[in-house]
Amino acid sequence: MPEGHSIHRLARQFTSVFAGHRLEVSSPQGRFAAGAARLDGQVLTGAAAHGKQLFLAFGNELYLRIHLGLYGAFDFGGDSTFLGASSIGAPRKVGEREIASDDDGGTYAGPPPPRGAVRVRLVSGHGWADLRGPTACEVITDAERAAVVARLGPDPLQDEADGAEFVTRLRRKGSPVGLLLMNQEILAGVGNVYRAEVLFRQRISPFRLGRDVAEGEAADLWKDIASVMSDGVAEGRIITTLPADRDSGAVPVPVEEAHYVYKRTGLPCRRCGTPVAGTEMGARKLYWCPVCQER
DNA sequence: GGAAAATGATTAT
DNA sequence: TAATCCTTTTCCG
Repeated sequence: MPEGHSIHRLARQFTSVFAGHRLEVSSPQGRFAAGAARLDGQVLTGAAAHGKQLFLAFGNELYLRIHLGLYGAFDFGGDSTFLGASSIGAPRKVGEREIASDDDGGTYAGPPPPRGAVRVRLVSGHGWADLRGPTACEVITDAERAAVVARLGPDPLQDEADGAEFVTRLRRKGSPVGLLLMNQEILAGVGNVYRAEVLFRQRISPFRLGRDVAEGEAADLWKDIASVMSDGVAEGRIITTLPADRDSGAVPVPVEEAHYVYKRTGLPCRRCGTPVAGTEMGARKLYWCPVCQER
């Protein structure tokens, strides 16, 4: 997916282009027709992200809860007041950047005919948003929204100060850190790219047990996650390598230099040259350097 | 034109 | 651990 940084960008985008506007809500695909009818014609009052959960608030006190899952994505379009990216969600290639929106110079004449399986379409007087492939898309009450959030661990992009809570939750467990970072009850927002990259940056083996991570190490881990994910929010893509570890000083980071270990099985570690190892953990691909992350 | 893969998560066995 | 859900794009023949 789209890891937490993408969802926070979506919340920001929805707030800036739709908040305060009355929306037409529909489900061109049909699978969300009943839910769309409950929101159609309401004003969008706000948008917020917690981890990978996106909540759109409407004037009738209902929320649209969206989880993009592994390949959900939003497409946007509209007039010149409708700024921001034209697509946020599942990337198609490693290191892919969001697509910048086209400047169609005020020729906006409404949304295009839906293409593919559009679960939800939101339309204001200035622009539109299409959602495809989400794992969750449902209308819920505020109490239900609160219940969803209550089940999640702290979100480093929301409350960077909640590090102590993360440290406690992580060190309570006897399972491998590589698994724990993917567990949204330990912290919310990290996915498969950030888990591999952050463990490399902190030189922690993904196989080390949560309870064997020292308190200081866990605190540093949290800080690094918050830092690198904030960069992701600012950049619109995941970049985890330090400039010193990248070959060229060219301003746009080449895709192949954006990561330390993610999807680099067999390639030399950028720090020590040892071939990057790959296996499966938690039914997802795991990458690490067996030397830099010995324990 | 078909399979595989993808930055997830839940449920069942 | 395995099966299942959701959709698009890429790669291979």
